[in-house]
Amino acid sequence: MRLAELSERSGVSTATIKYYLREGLLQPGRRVSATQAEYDDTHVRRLRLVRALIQLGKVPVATAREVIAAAEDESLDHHLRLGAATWALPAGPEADGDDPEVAAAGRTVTALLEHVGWRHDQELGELSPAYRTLVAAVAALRRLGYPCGVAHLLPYARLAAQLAVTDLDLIQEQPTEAGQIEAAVALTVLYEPVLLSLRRLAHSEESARRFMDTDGA
Amino acid sequence: MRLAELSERSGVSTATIKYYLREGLLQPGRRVSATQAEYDDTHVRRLRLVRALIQLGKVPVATAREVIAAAEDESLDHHLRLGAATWALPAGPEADGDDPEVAAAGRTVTALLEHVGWRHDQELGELSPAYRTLVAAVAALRRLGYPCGVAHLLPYARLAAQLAVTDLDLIQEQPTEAGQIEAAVALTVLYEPVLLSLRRLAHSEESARRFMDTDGA
DNA sequence: AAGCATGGATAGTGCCACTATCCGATGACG
DNA sequence: CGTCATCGGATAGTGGCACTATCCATGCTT
Repeated sequence: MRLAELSERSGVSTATIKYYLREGLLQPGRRVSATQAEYDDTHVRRLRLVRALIQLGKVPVATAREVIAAAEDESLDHHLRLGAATWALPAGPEADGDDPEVAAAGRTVTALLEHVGWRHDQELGELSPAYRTLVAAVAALRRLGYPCGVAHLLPYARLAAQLAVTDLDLIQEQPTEAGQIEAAVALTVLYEPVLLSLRRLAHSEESARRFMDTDGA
Repeated sequence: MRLAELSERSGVSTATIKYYLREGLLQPGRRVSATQAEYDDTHVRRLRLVRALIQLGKVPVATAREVIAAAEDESLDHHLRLGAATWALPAGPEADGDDPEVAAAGRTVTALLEHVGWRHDQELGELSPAYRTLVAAVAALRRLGYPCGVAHLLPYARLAAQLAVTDLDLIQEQPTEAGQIEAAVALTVLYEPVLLSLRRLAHSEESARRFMDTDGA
């Protein structure tokens, strides 16, 4: 198909498709002549993935490019490629190591990870965006005076571990390796709004249960 | 204290503080003369909250203003004010109701909420940003061909319900009503990066467990 | 042969979160 | 009392980002 049809099928404007091609988010079409290219279903699918990452997942374009590049990099091993999405976290604003509150938060997180038996408190884990974001969040909570020790984080960590099991099961249902990589990216990012929305709905439900008349009317 | 000291204590530049004052994110100081104002600890605290919401929570400035206004609105009842933060979700891009995929996702979500016994499938719940974001996310997952039925969402919903209980417990620990409102906002928003980070770390851990040599070395 | 769609390049738009500059008034100090 | 730094308010500007609009030569279609 041509660009116009690709646009129609994916619901993305031709201008935006050209932009994504420029930015390397969408693989180029098969050149059919000097000035024309042919696109297929893989392009439609990629476009849908990219749109989902950017719009729903709020992943910046530059980050999405990196994630996709890592996912396609055949030289990396399976585990690393599955982790590609993990390294593209919104990446909170680099909490400076000088701040004593941040240092304390770091110790808390390390203790937490040790407690649940994860290996990320080692040299590699310290650098992961997820780790640093976690530390920054804990430090912010503490600065506001909310308790946020290992005991408070533990239920969250346990639930996260449960989710990881079901998520990985879902990923491993994919037959091909490429499919697993894409699934890892898509499921990691797209289940985040699901999880956050459900948490907020649950908050509302629980709040209603505690503060309103017990009947729903 | 004066603006300069407020800036120093909070770590926010005077220019940004003025901006927040203009935008109504920070309450004005006590006017001490025609051209000078006095700030106190409540301003420092508010600034920390605002920075946390905006930087860590990625809440847009305009939304943060609405949240804070709702939290301070004495005319609302406790439950609604606790829900203030909930209504300020990133608010994904308005999935159009015409799309059959979205309609199907809506049915799935309604079935899910009914299944777990929440009341949000009623007239009010349909409008909530969390609900609409959830529907959009489910629709996107489906469009990419990933299964996302009630069965898949149920574990997420159950975990969300557990989190809500511990979160509300934490909120109710606050002695004053104003404290509870602020805690609801802060904990709702600031535990989101915690939760997402932990989920990503758990993914990495689980992936390592499945795809790498069993020893951590 | 006519005419329009295609794809590539380039510059522009709108939004957002600040940030830099200017200003008159004021307070602090010798 | 004069001088001068500081304060708070207003306004305009900046940089980044995700597009988007325009132009143009090519070449496919009829």
